[in-house]
Amino acid sequence: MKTEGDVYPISQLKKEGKTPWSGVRSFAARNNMRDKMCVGDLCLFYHSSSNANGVYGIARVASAPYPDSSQFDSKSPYFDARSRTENPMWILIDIAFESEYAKPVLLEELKKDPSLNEMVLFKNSRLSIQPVSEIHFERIGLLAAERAEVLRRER
DNA sequence: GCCAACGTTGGC
DNA sequence: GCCAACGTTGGC
Repeated sequence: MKTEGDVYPISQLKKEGKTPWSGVRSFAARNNMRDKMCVGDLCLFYHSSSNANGVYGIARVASAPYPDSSQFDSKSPYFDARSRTENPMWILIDIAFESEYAKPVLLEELKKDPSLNEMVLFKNSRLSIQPVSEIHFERIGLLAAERAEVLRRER
């Protein structure tokens, strides 16, 4: 899952512990949330549009999908006049903080790793909720652990 | 701040 | 159902 690094960084998720992931207004991203994310699933937490884009840690799916109330709030930027309460167009899930990497795995490093070049991140960088294969998930965890180890030795 | 890529909308 | 126009995202 992606978030703008200066709008909702992982530090904020850590502070809040859990948050409703509201405001997703892309059909493909919504479908991924609705159909692919199950309670307990782990998610890579990616900062985009910042000066250090990359994976910052791990979040956990903390609820089943339910309607995103902001679609009915005419004062919200996420308001959608097409949506009906009896048939909501947009849903969300709750996201819980799981862990923060000691050092983020930056986009440039993800791009350098040949074993990751099939990631949706590179094929469809705009998709805000995208599937990650178990192999890629494990690989990024390993890169994060390596970076943490380097950091530890430096101290 | 620019621009490429891409999702969405709306006219036909 | 197609496709041009448009808006938004995201990397640089």
